[in-house]
Amino acid sequence: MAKETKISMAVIRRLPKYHRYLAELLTNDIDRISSKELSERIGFTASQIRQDLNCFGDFGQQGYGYNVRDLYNEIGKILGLDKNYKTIIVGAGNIGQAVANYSKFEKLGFHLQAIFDKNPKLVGIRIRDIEVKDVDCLNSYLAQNPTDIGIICVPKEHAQMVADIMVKHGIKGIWNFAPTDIKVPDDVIVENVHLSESLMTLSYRLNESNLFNE
Amino acid sequence: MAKETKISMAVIRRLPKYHRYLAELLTNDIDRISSKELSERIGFTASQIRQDLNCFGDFGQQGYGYNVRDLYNEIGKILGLDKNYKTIIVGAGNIGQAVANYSKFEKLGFHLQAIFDKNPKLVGIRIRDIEVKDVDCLNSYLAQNPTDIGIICVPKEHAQMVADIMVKHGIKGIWNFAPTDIKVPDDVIVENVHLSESLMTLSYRLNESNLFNE
DNA sequence: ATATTTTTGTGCATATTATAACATATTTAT
DNA sequence: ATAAATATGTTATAATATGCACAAAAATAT
Repeated sequence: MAKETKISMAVIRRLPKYHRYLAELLTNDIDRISSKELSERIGFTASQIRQDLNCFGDFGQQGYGYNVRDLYNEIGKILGLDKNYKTIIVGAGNIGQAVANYSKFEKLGFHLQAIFDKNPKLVGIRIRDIEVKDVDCLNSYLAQNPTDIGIICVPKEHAQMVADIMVKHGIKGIWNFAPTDIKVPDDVIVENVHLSESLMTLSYRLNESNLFNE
Repeated sequence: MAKETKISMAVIRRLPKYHRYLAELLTNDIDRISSKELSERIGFTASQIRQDLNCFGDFGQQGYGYNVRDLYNEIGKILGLDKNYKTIIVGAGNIGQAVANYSKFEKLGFHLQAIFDKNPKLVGIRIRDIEVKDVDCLNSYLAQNPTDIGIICVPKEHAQMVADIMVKHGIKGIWNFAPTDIKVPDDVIVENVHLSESLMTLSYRLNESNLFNE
């Protein structure tokens, strides 16, 4: 039976990976899988897989394993992929445009409604049939158009200001690409994508072996 | 004194954040900081900060704290930011272009040498003064131009093939934006940026509160 | 000069996370 | 039908990671 305890972030961050591997199994017409076999593909221990899944329900069957389609659907539901989110992007520079054009986006239920920028050269251009609006219109836009998700792709200097406007208008989830930590109330979720941190980690690991042994 | 034990990934992933906050202190002309004060800014406990830093050396002084510039430089060195890496990007689509134009890139020592794509519409265009080459030239390019880092920005179907070519030519670090796990030998470091996983995590957390309590 | 305050580095306790072990249920083979 | 094999859910154990507490050192105040 599903546990009622708080799920740890470690577990949550593994869920998308389960979802991805299950999708792959589906495309290969594999309709059942054991934790052991999934373990060999995904690289987690079978025990961890079973324990992770058991946080949410008894999806498997002893002696059989897991039904791939059912489990895929269940995890999709757990991840909220059956929901739809009205989404905006603020910042139409390189990253903003890449995110806007990111096709997987809509499949996950994130529906891009508007894009904002303050650069006059970008205001007016169309990205995926959406005309970039001046960021001065952000406040009035949000006042008139209830929005679920805000994506921040502006330079770090403006990130907090943009976040404040989003929060003011009831946005409950922020996907933050600005290389800074933004402050929001407890009921607002911020998911950061800090590219430079990722790159620094790569840099560290490249040098790791020779750090002490020379 | 610095410990010789293996540093955990948890610690490593916090280092860039220390680096970022110290940079901010520097721009504000703050030249010393205690673990307690840094703790209040960065949101980790003071104890954790001291313990993290002590993995690498005794950078602080009792009764004084840490010298901001020294610590910033030390962490930079630990992260390998004083090194230079010859870098290529394979895949000049939205993400590839965004990464290529990502300015912080060069500052961290990653020098973009070449960009490849297989789309004839992209081959030949210039991104940051670098002409996009046909991906068919990747093999011969790498044979002639020793390269440290490969950035994979191709669709998932081609990611493993690109990675194999990179590995064959001695690339030791891969920054992977393709939404798949690539297999490489043990001595090659892969750092993944899985945007859809990040987005799914955001989606989960948005729904988390109502999962069980309704 | 001395006392007080600050603050580190580190040992220890606690909490969290991951793995192993196993009883139980189901499937498959004979 | 019965036995053997498979594979879950769950409990027990091990491994990691975090936080607390304090002696020792340096800075600051008196």
